[in-house]
Amino acid sequence: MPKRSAKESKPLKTTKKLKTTEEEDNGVDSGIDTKAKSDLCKTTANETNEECSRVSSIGSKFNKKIMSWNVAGLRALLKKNRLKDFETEDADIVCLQEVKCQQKDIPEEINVWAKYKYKYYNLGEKPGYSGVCLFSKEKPLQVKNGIGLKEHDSEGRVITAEFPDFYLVTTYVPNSGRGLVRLDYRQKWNNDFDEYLIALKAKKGVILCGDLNVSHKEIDLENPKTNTKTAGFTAEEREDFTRFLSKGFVDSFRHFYPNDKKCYTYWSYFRNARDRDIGWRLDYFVVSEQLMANICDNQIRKQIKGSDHCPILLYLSI
Amino acid sequence: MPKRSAKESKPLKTTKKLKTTEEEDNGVDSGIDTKAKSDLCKTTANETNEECSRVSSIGSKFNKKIMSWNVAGLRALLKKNRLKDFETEDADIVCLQEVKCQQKDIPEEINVWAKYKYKYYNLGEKPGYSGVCLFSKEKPLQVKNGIGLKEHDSEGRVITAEFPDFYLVTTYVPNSGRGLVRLDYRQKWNNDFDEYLIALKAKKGVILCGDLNVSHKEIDLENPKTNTKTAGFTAEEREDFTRFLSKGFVDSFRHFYPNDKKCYTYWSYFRNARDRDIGWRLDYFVVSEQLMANICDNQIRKQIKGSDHCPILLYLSI
DNA sequence: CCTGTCATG
DNA sequence: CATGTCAGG
Repeated sequence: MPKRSAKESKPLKTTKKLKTTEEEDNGVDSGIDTKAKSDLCKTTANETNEECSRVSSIGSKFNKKIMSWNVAGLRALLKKNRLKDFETEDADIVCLQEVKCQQKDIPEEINVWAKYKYKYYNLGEKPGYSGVCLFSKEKPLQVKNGIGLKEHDSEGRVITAEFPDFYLVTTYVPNSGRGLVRLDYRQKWNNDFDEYLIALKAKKGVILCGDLNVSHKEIDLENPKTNTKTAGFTAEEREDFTRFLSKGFVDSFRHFYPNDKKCYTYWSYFRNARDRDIGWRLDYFVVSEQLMANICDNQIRKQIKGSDHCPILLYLSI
Repeated sequence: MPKRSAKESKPLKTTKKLKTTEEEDNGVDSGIDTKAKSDLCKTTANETNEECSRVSSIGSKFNKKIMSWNVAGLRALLKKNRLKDFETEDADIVCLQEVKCQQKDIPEEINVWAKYKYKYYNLGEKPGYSGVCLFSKEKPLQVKNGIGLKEHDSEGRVITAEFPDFYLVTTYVPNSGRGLVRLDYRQKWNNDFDEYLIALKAKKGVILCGDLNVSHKEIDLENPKTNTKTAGFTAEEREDFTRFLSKGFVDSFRHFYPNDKKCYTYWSYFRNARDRDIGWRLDYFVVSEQLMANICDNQIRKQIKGSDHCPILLYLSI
């Protein structure tokens, strides 16, 4: 399997001042020409009622499906009648980020949801902020919230579920904020979280999924030139991610689709960014190298609405 | 003209504990039997496209119309396309309470509204809280915000406009709050505001309009028995109002309709109170005695939606 | 823009 | 229940 390259195009120096709101970014038309259709995101299988037809590198068809979705408020999602999208996908494991509620606020439809017998939550302390959960048909061997560091474990950002053949870690990585007010903390998080994942990988294959709040390369967002000082595309965040991958992890989407453009998973609510497809790829399935042989595909469900992020899917043969 | 009686039925002592939310009150069915139709509120003239046909006590037809409406958020009202109601009524003067915005937030439709050339605002300091305004076709001789006491003049509650034949005072009286947390302040307000109005009346006839945040008698709300400890129907607020009227002011609505029931101007948003007509009369035109000979009618526009209060109208011959 | 929170009524 | 506010993204 191909090794990930740590080489990347450095962001251009720009004299533009630091942006304080997203409004300035997402409305700007990209200067990039529309490329050949064959290079565009082709991973929206369910739009055509097609399921994953790829096989893993060892030739086997998928037998397990994991879904990850930053829902930007679980209650709002359900009010918009979006539970049906989960039913359609019928993933074996569902990981949600930014559920933005406390245990008592989890909608009853979720509590009584029979498809996923095993439900786990890490909802954090601050009401209406962050929060992740993991739903599984199969019972995990073990489930743990956080990464074992008090400094990072109060905001409901990580759940680790151990399965027979892999660890599944779902996360909502701290946003560096407007004016990058939280970039320092984000880099501390990056260091500590990397260590946690590397230690895990020493024991068993690791699948990391969720909103990593970084677009890795210029190809991963619509307006790379104007966003080098915007949270999610700073040199610091990108380099941290490159360094992490170099420790033995694979951005599974780029592994399968190295040159596909406009494969976004997030669009700002501002200025109709989604309709115009002015987006970012912020959501990932990152897989430890030892497990890549078992991965069949990674798909992006651009057509599923209800949040400013769309769901992503991992197909495994395991 | 008839003198207002200061006699009133004292609220019954009850062992019920203090209510902390309105929810407990407005859903409870009233024990009062439905009375003969002739006793019900008949002042919704515009429902049948009827204008005021009454004449003043000196026999003249109206030639001036004043509207008062607690709009519970001016921006929200306009979003609901309610500007047309003002056009239909075509009052000479419009007084609004609880506009809940600052000058910069006043919708442009209001700023460019040609019907009312003269527009005055007292919007207070706290964003999104309280705030009153007064629109007039005719230019007032003089306009003043507040009552001249620092303690009471920071919340945007009073505008006084002097016209040739009367002072028009519009107000949003402080709510005593859940658990009556602000009843003490309310009583201080009542005292100081009364003094202000009495001094004004010594100079010229006075019309006071707006949300007085009190239902005077049992007839003025649906559930008098269960609301004696609720803001707006405490013995304190009712007695203060009785005392004020005894100083030479007339509740003009009750003057014309002494026995009409269900003449409400406010319905809680809770529990469909408005559909079930579980309401309160909180909005008034109070007129100084010397001016009552010029008053033709006072009508309540129960059918006009868009706020938890409805508009009220005063017809004058002056 | 859109989610949550909170205060106020 | 429905206005506003504010933080967060």
